[in-house]
Amino acid sequence: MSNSKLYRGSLNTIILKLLSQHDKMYGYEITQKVKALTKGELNITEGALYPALHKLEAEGLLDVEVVKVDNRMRKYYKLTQSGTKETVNKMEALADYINTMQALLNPKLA
Amino acid sequence: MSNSKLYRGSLNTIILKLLSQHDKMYGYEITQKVKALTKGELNITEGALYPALHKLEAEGLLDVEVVKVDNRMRKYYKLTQSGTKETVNKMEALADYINTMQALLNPKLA
DNA sequence: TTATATGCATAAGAAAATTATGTATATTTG
DNA sequence: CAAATATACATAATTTTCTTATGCATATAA
Repeated sequence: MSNSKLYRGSLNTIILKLLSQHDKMYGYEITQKVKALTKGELNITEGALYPALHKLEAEGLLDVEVVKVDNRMRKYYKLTQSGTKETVNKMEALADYINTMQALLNPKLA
Repeated sequence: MSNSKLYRGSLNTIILKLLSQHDKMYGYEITQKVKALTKGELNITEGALYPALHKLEAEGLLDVEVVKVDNRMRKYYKLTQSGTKETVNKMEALADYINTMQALLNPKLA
């Protein structure tokens, strides 16, 4: 994913937010989009991504639609209603995380 | 630690930065300082903290000094030279993380 | 005197990632 | 044309990091 361990725990947030911006995406597309947006800094590995997508689906946050394109399979994921709600929660949690880390590491500003 | 999974991977960064600000600290002190600075949002559990401290020591980033105060043991930790270097790296990694997450989640600003 | 606070430690288990494979088709390159 | 790369999914074994539970010991507050 990255040489920095800070990204551990961020994958679901990233997936959900991307899907809130793009209506539907498939796994490989997500890896490429993340790589492009982060200029190569973040590379989502398949071993992390696919289990995460399956779990989000099992939790009812994502819906799947299987499509065949150029004779190759694609599984398009999109947010469910509760997936949309959870995305809002995750974004709030991220804002809180950043604030908290700043309070912790720059106590002068507190 | 927190209800949010985003903190996974942040513990070493927090420990090192606190030690860069306080010269020396002992484990229990770290848990209380973090709780105070984050107004209760972040509670470092002992099961996470002590193994982390031991590992940082084994890696040569921390030195230990055992002291008895009021008949109770305290293990004071302080940064070694390479611990100080690693703290700089961790802080850069945190700044990168925040920038990258913002690029990822607010692509309009990119 | 009993609960809470201080102070350390470790073990069992869960969660989330890495690394390594595996399968299959399409396209680019030498 | 053959070989490498890109596209596209998946899972298993292992590692890392955390939670939860437990244990020991002393001091202080209720």
